[in-house]
Amino acid sequence: MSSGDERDGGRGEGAPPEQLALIRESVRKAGVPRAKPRTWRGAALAKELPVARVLVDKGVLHLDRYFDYAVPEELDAEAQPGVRVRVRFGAGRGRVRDGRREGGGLIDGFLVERVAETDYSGPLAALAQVVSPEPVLSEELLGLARAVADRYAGSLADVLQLAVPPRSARAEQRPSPAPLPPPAAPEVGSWARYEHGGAFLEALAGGGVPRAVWNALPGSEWSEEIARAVGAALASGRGALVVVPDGRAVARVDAALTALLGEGRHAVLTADAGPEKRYREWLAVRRGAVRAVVGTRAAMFAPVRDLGLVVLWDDGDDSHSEPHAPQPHAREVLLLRAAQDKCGFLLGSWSCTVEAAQLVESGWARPLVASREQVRGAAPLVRTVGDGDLARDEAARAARLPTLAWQAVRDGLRQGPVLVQVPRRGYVPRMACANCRAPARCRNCSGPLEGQEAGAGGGFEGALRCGWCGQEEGAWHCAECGGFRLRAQVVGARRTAEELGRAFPAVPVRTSGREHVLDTVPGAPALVVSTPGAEPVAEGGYAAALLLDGWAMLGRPDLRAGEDALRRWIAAAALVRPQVAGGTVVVVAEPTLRPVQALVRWDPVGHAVRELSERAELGFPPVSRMAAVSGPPEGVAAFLGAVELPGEAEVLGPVPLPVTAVRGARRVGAPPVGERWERALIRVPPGRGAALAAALKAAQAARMARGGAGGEVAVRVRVDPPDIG
DNA sequence: AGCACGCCGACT
DNA sequence: GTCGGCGTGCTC
Repeated sequence: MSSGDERDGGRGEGAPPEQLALIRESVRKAGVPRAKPRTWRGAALAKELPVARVLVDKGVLHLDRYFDYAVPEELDAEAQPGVRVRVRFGAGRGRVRDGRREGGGLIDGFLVERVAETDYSGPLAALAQVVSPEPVLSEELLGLARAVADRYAGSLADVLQLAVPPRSARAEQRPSPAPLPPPAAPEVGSWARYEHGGAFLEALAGGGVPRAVWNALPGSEWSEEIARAVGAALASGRGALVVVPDGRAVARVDAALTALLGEGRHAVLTADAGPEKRYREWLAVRRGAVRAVVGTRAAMFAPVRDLGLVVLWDDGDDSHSEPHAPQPHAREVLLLRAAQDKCGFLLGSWSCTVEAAQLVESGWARPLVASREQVRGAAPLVRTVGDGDLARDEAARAARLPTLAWQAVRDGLRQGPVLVQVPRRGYVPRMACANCRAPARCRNCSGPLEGQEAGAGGGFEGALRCGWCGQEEGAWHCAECGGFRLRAQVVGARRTAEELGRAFPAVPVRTSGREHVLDTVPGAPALVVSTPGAEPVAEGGYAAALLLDGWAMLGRPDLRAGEDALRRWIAAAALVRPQVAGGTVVVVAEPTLRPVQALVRWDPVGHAVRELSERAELGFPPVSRMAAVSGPPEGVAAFLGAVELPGEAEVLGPVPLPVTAVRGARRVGAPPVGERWERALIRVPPGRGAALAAALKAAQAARMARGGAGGEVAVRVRVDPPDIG
């Protein structure tokens, strides 16, 4: 028998395939019972539920559905839902040899379901192998992965690659420890500092599902507070999951959990643990041996049993954004999880993102905040130095450091360590007149002129280029004072830090940055120079902090520039002693700017609420939902022509993407160097995000299926693009 | 993606 | 007759 005959007899008689598909469809609709599986001759099948629905592990969108395979009798026992399998999957009809079908290669997949019948009209291939009997893909995890794939217009297989760690046979063989009985509900502890803090814990311990956006008071108790929330969820007999931005934060929560609950109640899931250890911990969670998890973003999918609480710390940190397709954000994944598992939700930060504010504004989550008196008692004094002050400040011109900042550092060093926050290297330096500090602007479009990375000596190298229109500037001179010397603000800040070190020779200088991140520093006087996000915790808190990266942070043409600046400032300032204990923060930035004012008043929530209402007015995310389509101009145009968008959708652009030829600033999804790409944004009103994602996915699938053959030029689709100018 | 099927022109 | 180039469509 020829396989061609079996597949679809009659193809040769001239009916076009789409017509055949229609006939098949109508036959199925007419109620013809699903077929008993037909297989290639020779295979003895499982007696019960002989069909396995398999998700093949290929991220391609047009394969984003289940394929039916026959379950051979000898695999019957092991071929349970959730196990990893290998199947033959390949093109064409394959060949039949020895009664077995050969053809495509063996590929990995997950067995999703066992059913009695198939609705596939052809003969089924048999499962080639059950990789291991460990059911790694539970119904809950599958549901979550599906929801994430739908939310982000991505494929299920891509999401599962993020959600299920690679197998390690050795890890599987080891038995997981026996689960401990639920602990007693923890004391309220420092949650008492927050209005409704006690009630939140009580609700969790009592089996409730409270949802809160928590604005944490400055200081280092946040990890302990998270541990108490986890303890409360465990006390109710449920599990808990904590996702934090980086390994340092994991270590803190890990320590707090151990201190509160002892050993053995929680697992730590981080990428840098090594594959075997990571899988072992993951398995302990899946098997229910451990009921609580703390980890970095990959842990957002951790298969915690009977989830009672999900916690996310500092959702504004961009490491919560997964770089792999379909690039889901931990906050959104945990929101989907909370909805799906009907569990408690805690989103905590020293600052507040617009998205967090929206959760409160919409009524989905309650605010968990401290009173103004509590805030005043915990926050340091914040003072500003703006351009006007600098211009008036003779000493600042000479010493390149405002008098106020100088005094704060000097006074602080008498009491303890002083933190100096400088911009990260690799930021595109903003250029300003070295003489009068006026920003250097493009003569074509008034955009900001940017330089290449400055050399170690602090000098400025390479061509100037406009950050907006990309035009090069060869012969700049200052429109304000006629000066022709430029300085990069980044360089200015670094040099200032160096000069501070020389000015206080008796004091040790310690640095913390990308290469070398310090975890803590002692409480003795020291200058601690750090880039944003790498600030060590000081024992007893810093006496003072100097925030020198105002221009670099606020100058970026990004929707989030203000929120981001405030978040980084607050994260540094939260490590400083309270004002009542002499803690002082000096920020070198214009005091009239909104994020600067929010820092002075220590009101990140108010800032986020105002940003949110502005975004709503302008139709920006997260109020509207957006997706970006980028690629070569022909590809973007073809995609926009083919996609069937929901009626309310609005297409912005396409516009040329800036040719980001800046070294070190490479981003996922950026065009290859030298290629001219365009990007269109698609916007839909609130509530239409799912429809938009579905439309994008369908269009992308159709194009991928045609592949290179149809001459389709590939485009990238990204839901929630992070960098909307 | 990969790969087999099949239609059509060229060669034994 | 039959070999193989490439255009098309499918993968249980």
